[in-house]
This record gives sequence, structure tokens and C-alpha cells, in this order.
Amino acid sequence: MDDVELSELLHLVTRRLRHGYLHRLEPLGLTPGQARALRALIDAGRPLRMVQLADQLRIVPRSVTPVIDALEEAGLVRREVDPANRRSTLVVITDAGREVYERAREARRQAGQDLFAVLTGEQRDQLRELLGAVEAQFG
Amino acid sequence: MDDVELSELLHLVTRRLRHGYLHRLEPLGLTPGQARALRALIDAGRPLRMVQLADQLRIVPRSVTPVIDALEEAGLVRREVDPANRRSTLVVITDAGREVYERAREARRQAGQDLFAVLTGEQRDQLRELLGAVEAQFG
DNA sequence: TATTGTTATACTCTATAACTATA
DNA sequence: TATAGTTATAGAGTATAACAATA
Repeated sequence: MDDVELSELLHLVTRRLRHGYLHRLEPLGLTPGQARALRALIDAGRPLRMVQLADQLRIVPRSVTPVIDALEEAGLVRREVDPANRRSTLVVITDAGREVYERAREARRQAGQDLFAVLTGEQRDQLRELLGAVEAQFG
Repeated sequence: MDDVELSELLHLVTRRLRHGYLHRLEPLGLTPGQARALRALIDAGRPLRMVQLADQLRIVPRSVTPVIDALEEAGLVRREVDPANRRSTLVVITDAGREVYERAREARRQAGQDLFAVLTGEQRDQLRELLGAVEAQFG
């Protein structure tokens, strides 16, 4: 029964985070989803196919298309045909993409800092552990 | 810096919760937002005006309108003109609304239970406390 | 026939701006 | 003139289904 309250809290806190992040990201012309896609590419350290990107972002491939469309139009990534498999599209991050991502990362850091301001470092670690355990139980 | 990871986790876990909740709510013909509105009415223990409902749900009044439209069409609430102030609309929950909400609450409980299955009761309390502290620092 | 990506479409959640009715 | 609510519109995030190109 108290899980209802816990769920509600999760919803409220996440929305607050989104809100702050969205505003800080606005000057960069990025949405949170686009920033996440850039991050996935940087973390991978190599170009990713659309399906792989979808996998990383935990969304269906169809939903990746508009995200990459926007990033490509902004010159932050480019699409290349995978020479190994002509059905596949490789998404390559550009230098501009790397630069913008650094600023997006800072935006997220600040949004998180604002949000979690009341928590001590130790409490944040705790929170990270708890959420990490929850997420880890799935894929 | 690690707040980036914490923010990301929050996003992933919340989406997972939403997903499970959405599926369990589907047979009831409710969206999570509609269920939240019913909950606010029940918690208040009396009819609420649109503005008050918006306040409770932490969204702007305009965003409440379609939620109440849907609930009204389903016969779960009804709108009444506030006799004390004819500009105001009172949203009244119906008996059918109360019944459906009980099932929605159970759906959310189950979705939460599935999600937090890996956590002990104590860990859930911890999580609730941490998120509660974060949310409490704002309104 | 199976896989990759896209076109088409839709729904949830939320917001801002402009309008109407009432105070 | 200020408030309550709605009409109109938009944008982020996500999904399913159908289809084209390639394997």
C-alpha cells in the first residue's frame, strides 16, 4: 500500500528533474532524449547502428529515428551506410556533437545538483545504489 | 558528475514503473494521470475546484481539463457549478469513480511491487525517505 | 523469409497564449 | 480589472503497424 506513495514520489521527483534539465538544455537546442543519444554514442566510443542505439536507450528503433533526425540536422551526428551490411545505418558523432554533449552533461549535472541539494553525498550514494539495484534486476 | 548517473537512473526506473502501471491500468480504461486525479479527489475527501486539482497534481489548470473530460465521460466524476462562485467548477467523484479508483490503486500497488521486488522493506523505506526529502524541499 | 530502418499514425503528459464568463 | 476555466496549439517521449530495401 505504501508502494503507492513510493511510486508517486518517484513520479514527482523525476518530473522535477526533467523540468530543470529541460530548461538548462534549452539554450543548447537539445532535448533530454537527444542528449541521451549523444551520451550513448560517446559511451560506446564508436558509431552505433540504429538498433543498437535503440537498445542502449531502451526504446524501440522507430523512436530513435526522429531523435537522430534532429541531431543530424543540427550537425551533431551524421548517418553513414554500414559497409558491412547495407541495410544498417551507422550513426557517427561529429566534433560539434562532442562539444555540445559536454555542455549537456554539465547541464544535467547542474540540474541534478539543484534537485538533490538537500541530500548529503552519502545519501546520494544510497539513492544511487537503491535505484541501481532496481534497474539492474531487469535488462 | 555522478549526479548524471543518478539522474539517468531516476529516468530509467520511473519509465519502467510507468510502463508496468500503464499496462495494468489499461483494462480499467484509465491513464496514470486520470488515476492520479481520482486519488486527489479521494484524498481531499470533498469536491475540488479545477484550480485546486491542478495544485494537487502539480500541473497547470489547462492540463487538468482533458483529464477531467475523460473521467467525466467515463462517469467517474461529474462537474458541478460551484454555488458559492459561479466562475468555479466543482469536480465531484461518483460512486463508480470510487470503485474504479480502488482497482487503480491495486494496479499501482502491484506495479510498484513488481518494480521494487529486489528491495527489502527496509530499503523501500529508505528510498521513500530519500525521495520524500528531495520532493519536500520544494512545494 | 528475416532484419533494418523509415513512413504513418496515435496517445500521454505537459506547457503557453488567447478567449469567455463571472466577479 | 482579476479570476476560473476552456479553446487552440505545440512539443517531448513513446508506441504499434505497414512497408521498402537488403540479406
